[in-house]
Amino acid sequence: MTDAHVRTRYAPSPTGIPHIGNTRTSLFAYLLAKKYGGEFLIRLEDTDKDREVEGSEQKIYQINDLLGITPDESPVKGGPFGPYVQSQRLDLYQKYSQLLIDSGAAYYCFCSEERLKELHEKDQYAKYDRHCRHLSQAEVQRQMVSGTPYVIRAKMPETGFSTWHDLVQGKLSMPNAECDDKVLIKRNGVPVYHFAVVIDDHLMEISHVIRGVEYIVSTPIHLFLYEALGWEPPVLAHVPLLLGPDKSKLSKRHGAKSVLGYVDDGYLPEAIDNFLFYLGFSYKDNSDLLTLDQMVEIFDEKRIQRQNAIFDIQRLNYLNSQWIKKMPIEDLFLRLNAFIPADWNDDKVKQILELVKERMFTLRDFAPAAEYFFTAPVVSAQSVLDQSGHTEKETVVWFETAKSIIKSISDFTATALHEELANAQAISGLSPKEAFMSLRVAISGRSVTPPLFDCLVILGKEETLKRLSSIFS
RNA sequence: GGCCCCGUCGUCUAGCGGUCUAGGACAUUUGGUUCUCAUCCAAAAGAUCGCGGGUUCGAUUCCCGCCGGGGUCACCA
Repeated sequence: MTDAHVRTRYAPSPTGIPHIGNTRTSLFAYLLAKKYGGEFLIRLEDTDKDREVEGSEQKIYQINDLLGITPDESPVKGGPFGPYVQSQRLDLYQKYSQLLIDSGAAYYCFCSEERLKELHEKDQYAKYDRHCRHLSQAEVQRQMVSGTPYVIRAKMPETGFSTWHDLVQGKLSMPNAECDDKVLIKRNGVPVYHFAVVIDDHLMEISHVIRGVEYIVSTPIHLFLYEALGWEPPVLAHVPLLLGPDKSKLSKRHGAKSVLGYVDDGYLPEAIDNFLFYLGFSYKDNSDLLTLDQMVEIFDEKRIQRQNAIFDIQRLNYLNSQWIKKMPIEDLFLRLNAFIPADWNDDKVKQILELVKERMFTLRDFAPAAEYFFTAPVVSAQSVLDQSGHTEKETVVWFETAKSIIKSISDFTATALHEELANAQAISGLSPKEAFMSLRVAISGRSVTPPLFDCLVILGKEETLKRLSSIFS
């Protein structure tokens, strides 16, 4: 590694909503660039038009924006190394593939798809048999003029090893013989991933390539291409995968969602950032709430874990609940918008939020916990009696006492209510639990709510009395 | 199957030859805060450091083998 300017990239293909593992890799790439004061960019790898999924490009940007891992250069933002979309750079790939042909590092292959298919039928692990690698100049010429469709393949070394120092994996080595003479340019003239990345990473002056471990095996071909083109390869960093609880590669089968899905479920982008960060990196006890800037400061590419990490939703829940508790009410209120009915009064929501936020794991937990403040619950007399533990007659007496205190109290605050009602409870013959739980159920219809007196204040004197009166009528 | 990577509590991890009868956090369990739940605080339980060999006076830490898990073998990325 030189101390040249650091530039990293996230190069997704628009074939669906990005997998959360890819998002994590993108976070690491961002962190690395920012740590060294460099640039982070997004490049769209859309060379396979058949697999393209409508709308996924927007989702890619949306996720990164949400998480704050915003690119300095991208297809939408542009930049000095554009275009940032591979399908708009086709002439470039054409030019370099010609260079490779001329120098003998690549060759034309006229093999039919049927022949290739046959090869694979004989052996599912078969590599290309390099049939066209040694075609004579004349034969190539003959095929060309007769218009046989062709692809361009890399002329990989047949012996030796490709060895490199990986930033996270350490020293890595792969036998060249393991590598196929990979197709560089497809029959339709469009480059394949392996070719396009190399060209673009070099042209865009990417200094560090951060990608998933699934690309380790294709690194030799990339290295070969760099060498053939006379280019200095970037520093490579292969980061581990995200696994499901059963240790197989994380997928929808495990209930895993994209970042967008988690945001829909009420997770805060801040918590998702932290969660992703700690999955594969350690700092203190892995439970500090960190901002993106703090992560940039702490991040150290040499300390990225080498083992795959299991996606544990409980950790996300913890981080999310902590962020919710920490966040100022005004901020939290803004995030809550998509999760509550439009007709709920803002000020009331904020008041309730103050009480409920320490009981929330996600933003979705708010509405169910706040709903009875806005809509009077249907409460049966029996459910109240179950809590009071006394006869209906005795319970009615207690309720009348409570109502008259509430009605006459001038200072309608939680502390005053607490004091007055506790005094009354003491001489009521009901235990504190019986007295207050029966009131709780009467006003909320449930046995679990924030502290009773706080709830009464939010409900208001009038509404409280109304609800208490409706029970034994 | 070939090749490559990985292997410390259920999970995220600390550990870089003796400080480890292995530390922290999440989750779990139990207490405490005289209304529930939650928060908060405290405590408990939880890992023969995948297994077997070496090297060493001494291995969680170094080497080898095995086992287990993962990745990859497309005109996908």
